[in-house]
Amino acid sequence: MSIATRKQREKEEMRSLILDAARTLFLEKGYFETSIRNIAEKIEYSPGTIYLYYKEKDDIFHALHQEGFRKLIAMMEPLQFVADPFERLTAMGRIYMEFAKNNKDFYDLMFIMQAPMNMEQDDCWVEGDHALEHLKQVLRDCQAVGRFQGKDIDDLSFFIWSTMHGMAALYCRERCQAYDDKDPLTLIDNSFKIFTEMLAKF
Amino acid sequence: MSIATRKQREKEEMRSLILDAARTLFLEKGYFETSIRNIAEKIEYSPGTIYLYYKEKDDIFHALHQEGFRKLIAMMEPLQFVADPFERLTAMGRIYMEFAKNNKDFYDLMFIMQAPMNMEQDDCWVEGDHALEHLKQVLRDCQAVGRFQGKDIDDLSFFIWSTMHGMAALYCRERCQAYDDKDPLTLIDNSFKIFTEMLAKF
DNA sequence: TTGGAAAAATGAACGGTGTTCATTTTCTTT
DNA sequence: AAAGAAAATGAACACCGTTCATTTTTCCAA
Repeated sequence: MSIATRKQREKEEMRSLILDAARTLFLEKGYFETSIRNIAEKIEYSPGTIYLYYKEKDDIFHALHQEGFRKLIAMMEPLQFVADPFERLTAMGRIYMEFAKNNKDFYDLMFIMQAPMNMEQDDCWVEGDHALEHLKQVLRDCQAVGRFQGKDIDDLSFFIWSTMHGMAALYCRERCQAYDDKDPLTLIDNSFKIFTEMLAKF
Repeated sequence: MSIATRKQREKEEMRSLILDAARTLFLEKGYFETSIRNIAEKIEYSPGTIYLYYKEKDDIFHALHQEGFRKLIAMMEPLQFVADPFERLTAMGRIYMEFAKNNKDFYDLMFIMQAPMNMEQDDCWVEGDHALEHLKQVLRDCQAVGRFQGKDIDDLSFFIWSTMHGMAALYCRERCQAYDDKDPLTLIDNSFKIFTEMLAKF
């Protein structure tokens, strides 16, 4: 085990340490309310040190962005065991909503926040593209068994994604309080039920 | 015309002056990228002066928030001349999307941004509530002519709002680039067409 | 074991932010 | 014209992301 290897490992560990602290703080106080100095203090290093491991604050955002997508994709794993394409589609929606409900802040970070994402490399969106491709494939499978005939896959997937995202986004940004007496989560559940009913009839 | 009256008017004019500058800058560079100092410079006053007319930056946000809703509600006016309830519903959706497309930043401010909204008074959301009530009434009218039977109005309105908001939000926050070759605006149009088709069959 | 080079960490400094408030300027009234 | 009230000022405070000259630690060859 060479020194170089250890150095490598330590560098990786330090990146983890920073990311862990950042994640905790972001999920606690929000992205913009968390400063580099806050993160530095949490790990008991000076602010400057952070910049030896992440080029800028956006880089940390980026890392958590990827992490969120990996998490979401992992949750989608069991879908491969759902034989019926349409059932797979609805299950997918349920998982998506579950993710949004249980990981509000990750969801926010992934789909709502103004993506700073220095577009120098396009690896920002590979995970997102992967997830979207997943949806499109399920829709193609649905078409193969006679559903959604004649619909363009891009248009259809955008429509479905929009509906799911709309619920999640209104939830994340507290717009459900427009229905003051109703519980947001049941509102979402009922709304989702209407959606699947509608898709089934379509 | 008493002095007090003029004073009153001048105070109102100053608030307008600040709001106009703020609106221009917000729509130009975004809310967070616009500082009080920027606004002050634009109207050729010192930063401190702003605080004599608005308690804090969020207050200016709030004022524009209301302005946006008044704008949206004004655009909905012509709906009263659409006799058929379902046609009125789809027209409403078209207007909503048109508003979002043409007033990206207002839309963002009204529906996406983390609403700071010091909840001390609840007058923050009266315009929003008004707009939502509008949608609910159209849905009740639809039910009166036999559509959407047995569906809860809250659930239904939330579902429909979610879909519209989803498209608008993905558009505003540049998530349409997931469909790299497609034009976001046509993607929205096609998606909206699918939605109305589906609602019609429902 | 030690000396010097390389790597890592530091924290002061820069130019920005929202907000406050003692002070100055302007306007109004007597 | 003088006094009092209202309006405007801008320096100051405590924060922000980021940089970089300096210090500390680690490494390896002599």
